[in-house]
Amino acid sequence: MPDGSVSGDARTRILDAAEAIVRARGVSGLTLDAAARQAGVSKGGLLYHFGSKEALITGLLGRMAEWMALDFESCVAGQPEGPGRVARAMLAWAFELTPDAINERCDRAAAVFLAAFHHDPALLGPIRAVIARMRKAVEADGLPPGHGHAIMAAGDGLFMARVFGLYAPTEPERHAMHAALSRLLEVAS
Amino acid sequence: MPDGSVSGDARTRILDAAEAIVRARGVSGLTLDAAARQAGVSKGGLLYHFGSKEALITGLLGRMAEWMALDFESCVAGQPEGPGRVARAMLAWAFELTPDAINERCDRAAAVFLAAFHHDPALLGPIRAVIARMRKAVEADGLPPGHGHAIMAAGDGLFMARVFGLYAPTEPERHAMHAALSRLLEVAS
DNA sequence: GTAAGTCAACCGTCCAGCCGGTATAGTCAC
DNA sequence: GTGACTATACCGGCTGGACGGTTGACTTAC
Repeated sequence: MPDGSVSGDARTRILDAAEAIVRARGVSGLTLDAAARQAGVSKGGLLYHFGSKEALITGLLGRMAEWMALDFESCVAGQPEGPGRVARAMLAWAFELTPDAINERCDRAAAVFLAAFHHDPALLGPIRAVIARMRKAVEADGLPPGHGHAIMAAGDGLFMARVFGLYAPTEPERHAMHAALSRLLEVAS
Repeated sequence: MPDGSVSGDARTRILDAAEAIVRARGVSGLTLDAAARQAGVSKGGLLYHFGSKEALITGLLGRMAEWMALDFESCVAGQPEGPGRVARAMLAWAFELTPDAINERCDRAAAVFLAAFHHDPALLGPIRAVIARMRKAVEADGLPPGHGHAIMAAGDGLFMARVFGLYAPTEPERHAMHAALSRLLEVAS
């Protein structure tokens, strides 16, 4: 009877553990030992599922990229059709969820992101692909050029501020930013 | 007659070397040995000037924060007075320099930034202080609330995209983003 | 019995920090 | 002005610990 305290199959548990460690102790805290221990597995057990640290991080990143793509797609689907649909989806993604939901998403993404970038920037490939698709979508959005990209960049900026703890806008401030950026949705150039 | 090949006092040379290493080989390439060698100093010599790796990174960050504050201040000074002056300075900072100048600044900042964050997020304090001052300035800018913050966030987003190599807007795209964000400067709400 | 999954001990490498040294320059006593 | 002493700047070998990865044995489940 293996384990007992923890749930799910070992693979998922290991990925979750790795993510949690990065969130709690930073990228440098992510060692195979630590991840194994937190997942309730020995180091050998971990290496059975992920043959190297790089494989572990690749696993983390693949899962993340998939989530991101789905999350964003469902955000677009939730917007009425018409010009600026994708841009509106981005605003909704960045501003219309509860603060807790946004922070949770940001922090998970940040952990995976930073771990991958630190180990080898090339590992970010899957995320880059997802982002490239978003940019394509926002370009074909029916808004004047640059408007969608500007909205997207503002969302990215908030993400970065959260990742590095640079600043944390208050709720009223976020609301005002949302309103300001919404002006860019008006088709009148 | 010590040294010969390299210029400047040892302290500055070491800081420059550390920065160059992070840019060339990433945060994990920054070791005391490597920094010392690149600066044309022995490890012992480096440790004479910076008593620990943390002290070295703190030095890097202090220098960076100072530059940033001065750079931004001079950008504000270059804008005509009136509402939106600080926001206009931010746009100028992010869009009106030559691409090479912007990339150079971004890459230097990114190197210091990532090194500090990786070693200990708390080290970012000085940068956070500079950014907090910018946010205060943009709030007292005479623009409707949120507009300045939105412009600032968009600039931050472009910075992040560059840091992590997520995407690289073409010059026409940047120009269009600039135009779009400039709409937020119009006082008519 | 055999294959999948797990374990613990071990190895080689790398790195931060330490420490005992060297060399040059300045200062003071006499 | 010369010898004793001190401060500043720098050197490079060493070490102890951490980390990624390997090995081989054990334990179920089928």
